[in-house]
Amino acid sequence: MTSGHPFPYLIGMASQFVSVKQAYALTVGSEITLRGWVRSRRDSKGITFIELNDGSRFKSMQLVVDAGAVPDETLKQVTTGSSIAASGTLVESPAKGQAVELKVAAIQIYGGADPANYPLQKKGHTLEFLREISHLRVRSNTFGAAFRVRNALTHAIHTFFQERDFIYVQTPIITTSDCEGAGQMFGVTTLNLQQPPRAQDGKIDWQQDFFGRPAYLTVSGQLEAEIFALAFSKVYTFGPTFRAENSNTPRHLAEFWMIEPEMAFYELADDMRLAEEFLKTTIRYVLDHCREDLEFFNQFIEKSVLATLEHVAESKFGHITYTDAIQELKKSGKAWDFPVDWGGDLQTEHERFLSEEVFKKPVIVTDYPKEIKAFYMRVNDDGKTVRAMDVLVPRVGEIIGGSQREERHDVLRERLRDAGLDEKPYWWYFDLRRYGSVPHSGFGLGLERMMMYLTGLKNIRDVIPFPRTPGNADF
RNA sequence: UCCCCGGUAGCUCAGUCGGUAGAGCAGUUGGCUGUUAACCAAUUGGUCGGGGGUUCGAGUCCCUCCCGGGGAGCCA
Repeated sequence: MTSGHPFPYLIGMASQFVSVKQAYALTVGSEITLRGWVRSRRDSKGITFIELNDGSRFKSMQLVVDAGAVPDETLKQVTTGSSIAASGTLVESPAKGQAVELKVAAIQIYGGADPANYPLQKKGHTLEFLREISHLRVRSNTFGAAFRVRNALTHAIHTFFQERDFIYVQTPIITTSDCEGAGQMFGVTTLNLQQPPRAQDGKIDWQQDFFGRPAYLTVSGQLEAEIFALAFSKVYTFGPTFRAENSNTPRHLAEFWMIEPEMAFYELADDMRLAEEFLKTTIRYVLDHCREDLEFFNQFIEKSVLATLEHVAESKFGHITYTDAIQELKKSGKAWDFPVDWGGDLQTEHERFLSEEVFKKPVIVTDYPKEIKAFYMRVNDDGKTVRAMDVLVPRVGEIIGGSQREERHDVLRERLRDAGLDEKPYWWYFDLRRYGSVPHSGFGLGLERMMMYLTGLKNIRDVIPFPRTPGNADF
């Protein structure tokens, strides 16, 4: 007989393991035990207030300890940062700030935290300082909220694709194609770097390395995803990606997570439709499931977060071709830091102008000059542009990049040659065009970029648990 | 990698013309029957990022290295 109980799996052990989140949903009078970490403690004569947080939701539970309810010896050890279990009765709170609170009958200390040197104070800290203590920053409001949002977002992403019959494919992390062209790669080797084996010509003898040739960490799973798309029709990757570029910016990481759907039989218009639905659906999910966390970001990090997200979730995305976009930028009469000319790449200032001022909503730019896009993008009939699409959103700029892939064997070969790449390692990529080739499309989305968009946090190092950047791989 | 700004108490910062170091917060102690970043009072706390130089004297000026932030390039 489990119906009606808010947490059926807790029946019979309700006082054993109840999270703060669950406790708020229980009825007044429930006898429960909460476990977590003390955020703060306030004393008055005869009464002590403890904020207990276990990460289950943004809000902590206020514990109220009347004089004598708990031995002084125990209460003394309840300090900011300490871990405790508190048993008591859920009661209505007579004061503002919370509907219910826990009237404490007993406290057990798990682990103390010396207040003299516990780094996390009750007051605000800079994000830069917290970044240096990544092992503790997750106990703060900002990072608690950020990683609950990240969890919800990843769940929403999987759900979005699974509900649409996409197959999740784990593309390899180690690759031997050193020419994916998406950026500098990390080498992977078991050779002795002090004294690598040499061939007769004096160069390093890679035949003696683990894979018999140079190997690297992947910079994209797209090419392998295409293999699966041409068998399962609709697939997506969701995994780590590595770039060895020495870029020190608030928008770049050496290790980040990327989502790359790939769909057979999809043309560019279908790709665009999916990208729009993807963004709206996942944003909606986070809005519905992380309200408390988003409200915190809206209040303390970026005042426009909620309005922007609600707007994006409801609006019909705009659409403009690259060629028309260039016209639009030119006739704006604005003084651009970077010149606007057909054939050049759109800069961040251009992208933001299009989404924030021309369309005032997300806009998809399509059909870029082939010279500024990757070799695998399908060439249009005009011979000058390719079926690429970038989704630009207000405040952030590009959030998704995608394209219809070149499915014609000979055209692809020509493009590869023009790009100055060696055909050989792509033999299997060409085979896909030789045997049962079909039109197909896909796009890529950086998880952390989307996290920045959702939270308003301005440094990408604050939306990944343990950021890896040039010179930094702590924790 | 390049350009700009910064590094002073556990945290956030001030420090004048080069003259020997200061605040708020937290910590500690005491007070207060319901607090919400509690409040009130007292109080501890410093190799001024590292190294070198100029000077009678350097937190302050010069050189250099390290670290952090912002911008650029590259991109997701």
